[in-house]
Amino acid sequence: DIGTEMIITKAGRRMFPAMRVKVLGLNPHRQYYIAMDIVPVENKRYRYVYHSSKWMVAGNADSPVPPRVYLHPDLLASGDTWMRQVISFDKLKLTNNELEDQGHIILHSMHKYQPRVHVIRKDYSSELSPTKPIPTGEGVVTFSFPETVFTTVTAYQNQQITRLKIDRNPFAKGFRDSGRNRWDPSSHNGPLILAFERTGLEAIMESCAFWRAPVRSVTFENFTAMQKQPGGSTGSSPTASSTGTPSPSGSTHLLSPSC
Amino acid sequence: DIGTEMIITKAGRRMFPAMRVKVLGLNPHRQYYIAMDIVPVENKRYRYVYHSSKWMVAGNADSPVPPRVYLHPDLLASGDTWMRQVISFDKLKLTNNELEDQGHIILHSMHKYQPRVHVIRKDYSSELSPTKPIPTGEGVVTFSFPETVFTTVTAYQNQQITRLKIDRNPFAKGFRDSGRNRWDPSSHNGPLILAFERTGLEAIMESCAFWRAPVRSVTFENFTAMQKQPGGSTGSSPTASSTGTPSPSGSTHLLSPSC
DNA sequence: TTGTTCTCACCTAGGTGATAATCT
DNA sequence: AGATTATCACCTAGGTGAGAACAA
Repeated sequence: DIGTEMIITKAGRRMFPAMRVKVLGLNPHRQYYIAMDIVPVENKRYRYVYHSSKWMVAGNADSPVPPRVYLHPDLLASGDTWMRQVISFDKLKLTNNELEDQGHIILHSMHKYQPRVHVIRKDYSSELSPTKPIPTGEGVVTFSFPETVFTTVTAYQNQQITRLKIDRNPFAKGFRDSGRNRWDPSSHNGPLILAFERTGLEAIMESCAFWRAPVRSVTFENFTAMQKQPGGSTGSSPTASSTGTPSPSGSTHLLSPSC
Repeated sequence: DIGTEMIITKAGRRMFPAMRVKVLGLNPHRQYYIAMDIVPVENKRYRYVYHSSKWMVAGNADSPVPPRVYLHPDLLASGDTWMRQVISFDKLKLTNNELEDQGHIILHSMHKYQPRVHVIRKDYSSELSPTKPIPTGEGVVTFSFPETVFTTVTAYQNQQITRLKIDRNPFAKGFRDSGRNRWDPSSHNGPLILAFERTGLEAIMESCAFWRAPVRSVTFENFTAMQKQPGGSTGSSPTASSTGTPSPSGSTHLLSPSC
């Protein structure tokens, strides 16, 4: 599976499901920012072929838009504060309007994107701003979960995606078939797990332990695969990159191929 | 007039009208917090005498509750950022529940209170917390506008207050007499003016100039007096206190008796 | 009697996909 | 033909005072 679809509009549209993460390994007494950005994957434009239910390449990507960073609204908080909570990015909005000025993330429609979460220790946040790139350095760690890749659309292409969104998003309740298609919110997936400051295999192992047992991994892949194996929790291989270890722009250094 | 009434509930109730301020005289490049607290005025408990439409003393104040501080949700921002905007405290909630743990401000019913706004330069914010008192020092200035004193109630006592709240608060539109009692929101009052870091008569003069001409002063006094002189803008005498100049607790040093 | 709490209808504010109109 | 936009009914979420019920 190659991920779900996200609607983008002129005014800005939330992602559903939203990215939700839990962070491990922070220093409880230090201050951190947590930010999210969304980078292109594969330099292509796509179209959806209805009769084969597949996305096909339809040329090269449009010229890139000014990249934006979404700072988590809790802004600066202690490691202790961050680690106690599930950190949700549900207020983040996507737009296709390149002149948007409310800080929404600007994307091209019919392209594939990868959300990334950045944990930024305060002393490295010289000039954190929604329009500036994420700083690089020892105090910054970037996480990418490959299963959270999605395709941008202005109208859903795959009807299974539409049905899943309607069944799970509370704001779309008005479109549910009454009676059936009921979605039990108690079976919601848990947050993704990020491990900061123990950026070796050890940290990833701990992440895996966490998300295998009490916390199920929420991923967009699960989201789309859910109907095939309801209640099932598929594996997830987070990709972490300390920008202290240089890696090609847009890609990330793989620490652990699988758990 | 002795101010308006504010409802307090167990779950927490917003103030209406909310405190709205504009700050002058900050260093554009330094970082500041802006906070609000609410202190008792006169150490009495009151009851409302309906036939004379007056508040009468009904004994001494109840034992004080743990004081709380409301940090403006924008938290830390540059002087430049703060000065560009009208700073609204409309999310602040009042409660009479002493066990409340959502950070609402705890008050006694049937008492009189004075809201205060604090501008706190970052280097003096050693441990800013909703449950700790405002720090004191050179980098902290406190503003009190006497006309924003109010009385706490669990149900409105004065029917004129009730009518004004219904006419002006958008959330109470359902109780308006259709047709009449219409309130033109374009005639809303402007924010109160605070002047930081030029804490002499000069600063207050500038404040006055500001609020006399383009910006009308929003005060609770105006709010209650509005029906008598609709569109009128009465004077306002802000009281500023730099905690570097010690003054009796609960009261503030008067810089300018009138403009 | 007086003050408080609870529930309610009625709002504001804003997040959904469907649909029709429009654009390219 | 395919993609985008604007508008809409239908939701969630939560802020109002009224009024009944309750408490001291």
